[in-house]
Amino acid sequence: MKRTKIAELLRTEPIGTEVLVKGWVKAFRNNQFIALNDGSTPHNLQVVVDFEQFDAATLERIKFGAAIGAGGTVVESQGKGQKIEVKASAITIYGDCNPEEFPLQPKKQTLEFLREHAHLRFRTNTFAAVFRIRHALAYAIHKFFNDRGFYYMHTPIITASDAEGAGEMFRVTTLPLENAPRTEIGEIDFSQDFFARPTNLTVSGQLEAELGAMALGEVYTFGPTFRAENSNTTRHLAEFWMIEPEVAFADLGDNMNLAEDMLQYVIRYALEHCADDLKILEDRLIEEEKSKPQDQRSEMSLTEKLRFVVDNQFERLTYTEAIEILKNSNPNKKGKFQFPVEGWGTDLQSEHERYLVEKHFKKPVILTNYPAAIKAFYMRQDEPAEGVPGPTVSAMDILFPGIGEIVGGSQREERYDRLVQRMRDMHIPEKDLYWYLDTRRFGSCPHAGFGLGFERLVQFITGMTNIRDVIAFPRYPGNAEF
RNA sequence: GCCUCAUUAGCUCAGUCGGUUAGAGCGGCGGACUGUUAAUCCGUAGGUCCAAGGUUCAAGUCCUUGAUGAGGCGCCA
Repeated sequence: MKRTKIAELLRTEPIGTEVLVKGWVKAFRNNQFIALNDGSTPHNLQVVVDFEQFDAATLERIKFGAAIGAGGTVVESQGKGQKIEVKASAITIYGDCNPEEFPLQPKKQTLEFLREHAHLRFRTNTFAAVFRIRHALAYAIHKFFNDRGFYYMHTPIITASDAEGAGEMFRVTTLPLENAPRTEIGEIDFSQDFFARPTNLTVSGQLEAELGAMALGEVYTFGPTFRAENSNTTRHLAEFWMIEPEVAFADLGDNMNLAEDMLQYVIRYALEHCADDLKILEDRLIEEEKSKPQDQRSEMSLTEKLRFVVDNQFERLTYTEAIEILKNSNPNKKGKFQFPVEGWGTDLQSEHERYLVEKHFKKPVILTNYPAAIKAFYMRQDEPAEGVPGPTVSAMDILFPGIGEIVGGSQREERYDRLVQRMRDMHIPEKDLYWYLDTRRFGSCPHAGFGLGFERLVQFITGMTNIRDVIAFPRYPGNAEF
C-alpha cells in the first residue's frame, strides 16, 4: 500500500479509507494511543492500538523516538484533541529508539542542550518548525525574484579577490601547513598552490553579481558566505547564507523599495503558509516570557510583530537626521548611552540603532546617506547637501527590532574616475579588481543592490533569539561539529 | 578580542553563615490502566558537585588558574 503523509491525511480527512502512515513516535499513552509525526506537519496523527490485536513484543518497542509504520482505517476520533485518527491493524517497527540512551526526552529541553545535540534537534517541535519555516522563506525569496524577472546567479565560493574589505577571510589552500614552499624572501609561495595564487572563501558575491547585472539587468545571488571574524554574538555566524540582488538602471530609492517589498513579501508568505509552525514558535515565546519580569516582556506576540512589519511602511531617514534625533534623545541627554552621541561622522553603535528602531520609531528603519569615511569603496558618492557636514555615500541599512542590521546596500559608484579615485584613497589595489573596473569602462550605468543576511531574516520571523538556532549546523569560533 | 554570569542526577534546578548521610521536579526503569492529549496512579534506581591547585580542624559552598556554556560589547549580514 502507498504511504500517505500525515499532513495530507489531516487535510483531507478521508474517513473510512485504509491508509498506511510512517513516522516517529512522539508519545505512547495509556498503552493505546500513539502520537505519530512524519515531519510533513507540526501536528501529530493519533494512531489507536488495540493491545489484543498485537503481540506484546511489538508494543514494547513503541517508544518515544522510534520509527514505525502503521496501517489501518481512518475513523472519526472519540477523543477531544483531534478530529480523526487511525485505528491500527498492522504495526511495523522500522527503527527502535532506546530511551535509556536517546538524549532527547519527551519534555521541555533548553536550546543550549539541543544545540549540543544539533544532529537530533530536528526531532523537537521547535526546531522542526524553524526548519520548515526556513525552507518556506528560501522558496519565497526565489519566487519573489523570479516573479519580478530577476535571474538567480551563482557566484563563486572560492575567490581570489581579497580587496573588498568585508572582513577576515578563510584561506583556501592545498599547500602543506608544515613546510609550505617559500619564495626567495621567505614568504609562502602561492604560485605553487592549487590556483597558483592565494584564495579564500567568499565574503560576498556582490562584485560578481554586479558583473551579471551589467548584461542580465536584474540578478540575485543566494548562497553561502564566510567570515573568519572572531564574533561571539547571537547575530553572527562564520558560515551564513546571503541574498544579494543587483539591479541595473536603479538608484538608491529603487533599492530601498525593492528591499522593503521583498521583506514584506516573504514575511507575508510566512504568515500565509506557515501559520501552524508560527503558532508553535509564538506559544513557545509566550511560555518563555512568563519567566521574565513584566517590563522585559515584548509588547506584541510573534505574529502581531510580523503583521506590523507587513502592514506599515518602513521609516526612511538619512544618517544626518538620525544623528540629530539621537543627539536630542532622552537617553543621550541623561547619559544613558554607553557611547554618547556627540558629532557627525562616526558609526552608530547597536544601542543607538536599537533606540531608533525599538523606542523612537517602533518600526523597521531605513538609514541612508552615511558618511563616506565609514562605508565601502564601491558606494556611490553623493553630491554635497545643505546641512550635511561631510561627504556621504548612497548607502542604506535596514534595521529591524531585535536583530539590528538585516540589510546593507547602496547605489554603486558607476563613474569610473570617481571610483578609481576612491579606491586610491582607500588603498585598494586597482590591478586586482581590473575586471570590476571594466564594468565602469564599458557601458557603465547607474545600478544598486543590497545584501540580506538570510539567518537574520529567519531569526526575525521565527523569533529565535540566537542565530545558531536557525541554521542546521552552525559554524562559529571554536565550533564546527557535525 | 573585551566584560559579566554560570557549570551539582539523563534533563531543568534547589542546596542557608564553610559543618557530619547532597535534595526536588521531570525523564528512565518495574508494575497498574482500553478513550488518552505535557495521560494518570504505585514502586524504584540514579552523583568524580566542570578540572587542577590552594586556604581551613572541616569545602558543593571561600581563593587562584584553566576548560566549557550563556548574555552583552566590538567587527558586520
